[in-house]
Amino acid sequence: MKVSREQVALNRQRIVETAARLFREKGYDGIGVADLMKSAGLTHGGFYGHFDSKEDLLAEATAHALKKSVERWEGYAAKGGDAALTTIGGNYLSAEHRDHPELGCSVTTLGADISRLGAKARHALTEGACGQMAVLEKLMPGEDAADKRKQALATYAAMVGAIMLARAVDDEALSLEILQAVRQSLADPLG
Amino acid sequence: MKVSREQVALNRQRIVETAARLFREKGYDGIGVADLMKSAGLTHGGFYGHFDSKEDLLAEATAHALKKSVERWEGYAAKGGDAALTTIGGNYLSAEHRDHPELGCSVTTLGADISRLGAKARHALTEGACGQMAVLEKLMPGEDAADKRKQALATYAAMVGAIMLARAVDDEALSLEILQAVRQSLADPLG
DNA sequence: ATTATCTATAGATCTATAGATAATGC
DNA sequence: ATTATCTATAGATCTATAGATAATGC
Repeated sequence: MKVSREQVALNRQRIVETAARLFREKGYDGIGVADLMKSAGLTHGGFYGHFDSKEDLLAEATAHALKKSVERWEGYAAKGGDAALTTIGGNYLSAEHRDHPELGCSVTTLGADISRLGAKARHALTEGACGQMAVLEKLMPGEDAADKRKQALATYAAMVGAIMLARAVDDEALSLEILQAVRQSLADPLG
Repeated sequence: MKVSREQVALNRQRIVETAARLFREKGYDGIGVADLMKSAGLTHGGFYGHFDSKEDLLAEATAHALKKSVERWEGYAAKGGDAALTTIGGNYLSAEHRDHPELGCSVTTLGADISRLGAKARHALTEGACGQMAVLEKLMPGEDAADKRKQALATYAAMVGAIMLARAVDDEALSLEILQAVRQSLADPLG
């Protein structure tokens, strides 16, 4: 049952990607190691050859998902200025993002779980959030660096909160209204 | 082992209050019915005389916690205008609130869990969030009602996101910076 | 007599580990 | 020979229920 080194690396990567999807979809406690491994096409017992614990996998999966997200944001940021900010905000604050937590920002889906978990997962989230905030910071209008920084943090918080709220409320109209309100505050920071 | 009707009502209330605290502290999956009942001074089996399921208790606990929060906000709102907004924002966006999730806003602690759960819990959260947003709406500066509404939703999203982020990141300076950035954007909406 | 709570347990999970198996890679 | 994955299981949970117990309230 041994497989090639290449296959081992592929299997490990597949576990991380499967976990990144399933943890975001179901929450950290919503998916077990056995089901997760099954989704990755492997058996339960094989897991502990790759990772020390379920929590370690969460940290890697979170790092992986957020790294991809930051790369995407950096791609949009290449446009520069208002267009980039509108693109990032439009994608993030969309019904599409709201309806696909399994592919979306890990901070919104796993932030509360991770704040109760260990150092590794919290560090992965912190690195990812810092990456996203750094992209926003460069795109903020204005001259003063401290102002841009503050605006970036406040904007990021609003984006994260909006997606979480939009997913939690049971009123579709309100959900869309929240997304739109933050999208608009982003395009038009002067209220 | 039967108790008086009065005591039954007290026991039920005690379960709800204990649950409101423990669910916020540990997350929905982080505390079991048996431990929860133990915390409330009762035994496991007695639970199902009071509630149909753990999820029903979550809905009641969330409704209870958010109702209290809305009442507190309405108290601050009696001051009116900027002072009220500053008080609400100052309390919400504090290290104290960040460090005491068990007493804090249920949306930040349970929003992600509840978005994956049933109709009752989502409705309780929605009612609570609407109550908080309604308070903010009245306090927003400006004349245009639609603008005030949008500002209230965007502000609320930023507050919720800020607390979740402030709890999740592993960097105390960054955590405080996020809280301060949103507090400032609240006091000074023109950036 | 009714019933709120108790003890005890069913049945289904969960994470993690032990030891067997079989294919890679020296 | 080494080792990645497999099957099987330990031991600890979890939600929910069944039936016993004992105090209330008719």
